[in-house]
Amino acid sequence: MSVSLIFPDGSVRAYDAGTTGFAVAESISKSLAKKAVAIALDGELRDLSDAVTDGKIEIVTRIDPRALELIRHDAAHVMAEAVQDLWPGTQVTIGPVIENGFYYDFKRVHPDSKEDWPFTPEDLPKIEKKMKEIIQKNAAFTKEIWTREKAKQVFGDKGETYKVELVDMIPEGQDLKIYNQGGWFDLCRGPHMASTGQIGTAFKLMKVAGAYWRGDSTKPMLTRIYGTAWASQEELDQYLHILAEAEKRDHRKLGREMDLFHFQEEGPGVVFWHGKGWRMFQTLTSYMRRRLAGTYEEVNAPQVLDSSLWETSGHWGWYQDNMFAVKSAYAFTHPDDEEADNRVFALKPMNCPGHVQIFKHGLKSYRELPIRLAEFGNVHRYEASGALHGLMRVRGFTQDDAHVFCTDEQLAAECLRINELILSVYEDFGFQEVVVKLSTRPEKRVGTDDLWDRAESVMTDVLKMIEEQSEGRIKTGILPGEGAFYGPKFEYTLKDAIGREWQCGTTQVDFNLPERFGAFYIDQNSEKTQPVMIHRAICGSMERFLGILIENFAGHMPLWFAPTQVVVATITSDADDYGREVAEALRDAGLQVETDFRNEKINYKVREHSVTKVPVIIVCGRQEAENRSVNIRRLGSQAQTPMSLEEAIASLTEEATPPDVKRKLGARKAKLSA
RNA sequence: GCUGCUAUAGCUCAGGGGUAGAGCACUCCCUUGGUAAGGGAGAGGCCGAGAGUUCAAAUCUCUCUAGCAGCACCA
Repeated sequence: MSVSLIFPDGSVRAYDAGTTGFAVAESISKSLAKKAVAIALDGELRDLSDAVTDGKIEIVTRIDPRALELIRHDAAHVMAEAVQDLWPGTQVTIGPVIENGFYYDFKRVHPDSKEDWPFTPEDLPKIEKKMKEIIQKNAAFTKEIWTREKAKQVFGDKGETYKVELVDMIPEGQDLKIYNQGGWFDLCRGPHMASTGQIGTAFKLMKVAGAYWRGDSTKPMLTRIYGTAWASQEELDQYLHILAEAEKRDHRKLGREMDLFHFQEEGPGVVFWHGKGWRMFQTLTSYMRRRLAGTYEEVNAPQVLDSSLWETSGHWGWYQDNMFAVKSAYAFTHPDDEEADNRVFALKPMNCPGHVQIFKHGLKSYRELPIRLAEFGNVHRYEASGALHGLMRVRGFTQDDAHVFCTDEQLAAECLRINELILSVYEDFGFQEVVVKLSTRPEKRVGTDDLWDRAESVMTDVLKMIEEQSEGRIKTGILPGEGAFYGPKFEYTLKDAIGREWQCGTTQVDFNLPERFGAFYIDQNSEKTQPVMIHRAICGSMERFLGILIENFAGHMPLWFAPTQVVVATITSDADDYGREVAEALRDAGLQVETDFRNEKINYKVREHSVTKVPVIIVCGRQEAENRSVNIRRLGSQAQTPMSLEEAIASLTEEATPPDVKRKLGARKAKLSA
């Protein structure tokens, strides 16, 4: 019996059955065998000690990008060994590879008190040191296959109850692999490199955090230690540098520096928008309004409604934990006064019930459909305190919400129309990489299977069309079982300037609300018919979208979006009159302009306005005043560009024109010249 | 909500059982200076809230609140 292997260069060689990957590498060259950390059989990573099988083989060395996963995984094992070496009795649980690194979850119990003893950041250097010792020893990774009984016995005897639980979770028929590294062993799917020394030294333990056993909040809390690991020190350094960069563009920090908004203790999760921040908010709202004009009808539904309405909508039942309820203050302070108005009202957590009320008001004909109601709806949700995060996760926020009431037949066209709008909006903000995912029926749901079948089939078709229309630019996917209980949905995820992904837009079909509220229209046959209701949001939350924009641009907003577009700064007071004239002219042209005539040096002024991220500083001195010019300095550049005042006005107003307006102007021009 | 950490001036932070500190920002004065911090003076804090220990608490202990990281949840 022999095994036939195809090498990357196309050559084919035969080996005896049972030959290991390492032996194959050795047969090519001693030095390759020395560098090898794993093999890939038909693209799948395997241990060097595994016997090869027919197919394509690649010898994976440490510099292969695929080796990174192994380096990280091996590092996780070494970390677990280090921890158990330092604190015997600590239980190890799971330790997978994640983006940029790895983690391992531990259960440490204090030897004296027998109580939970979570790790602290001070423990990390000790663990790192021990890891380096283990790596230095360069023990080989060896693999054994155990029976379930043996594994449970051995881990049980060691007091590793979590590992025993893991053994039980491995499906029957799947090999139970134990990897040993110089005496320390762990249950693991593998593969691993040949020895611990191949991990190298480009790793760092980053932080500790609590994490639930198996991600379940009803299960015990473990301590998770996060680490990062790379093939080389340079890559590690670069990664740490990127982390520092991300910290610099944190919207909470920039919000303070740019004087956009603040939070304070009395209002957890609600935003105090300052002048400049609110200007940005308004710019976004105005932009969205222009995009809706002609298609949607903007409405406004009440903030506070009797709980009975929320009972009808179902929110009072399934969403209660996330809702704020209010009573009159008198009813609160006089609980014994029977005369008091004790009605309970809820702050709306969603806009849909309000829009259904508006739809229901007055008989609707099929001729009127689709009816598209939009609202910049201010909603409140009682979010878990630990979930709050700057503008990204708040308790009071504004959704750019809309609900489309249409017929079954109109559903696909409406979804496509919404898709077009969403993608176009994202593109205007420079987000090119968008992923659209279809979430299908969850286990707990309302509506008949027939209804779901129809909706999912329509949406699957739409998803295909979205992908085709984008010519490959938009990636799509399906999340089985992730749909809302009331209907399937599309989720739009965009990628920002430093590669982070954000879920913003959503299109959701709703079988539930029209039914619950008894919404209907009169069809061609004069019959009452239930409309299909579509929820959709583009930004999702205006607050969050602004947070994303701030981080995406690192505070350096495009001119059309900057709250203060230009600062006119004078060098000496001689130029103040001319500076005033320049500022006035720019304001007349529609720009947001501030002036800085303070008795300060130009260096100081430039620094201050650079720190607050003003995109354009116009410097006026005696020279400019004399020849009626301006000197422009752009944020992020040291260059000085002199030009005439008229030129400056023309170029800045052009640049400050929002992209959608520019598009329309361009289209009109093209039409006129045609 | 859970685990861990944190809370001192508008901001960034030092200090620490015995009357509260720095830099920047702020106010005033001097300076009119050509592209990222000119000089001087002044003002500003019940050291997150409440309770306890103590002759004495910003400092030690507990409770609460808020924030940070992660988990869970999610726009």
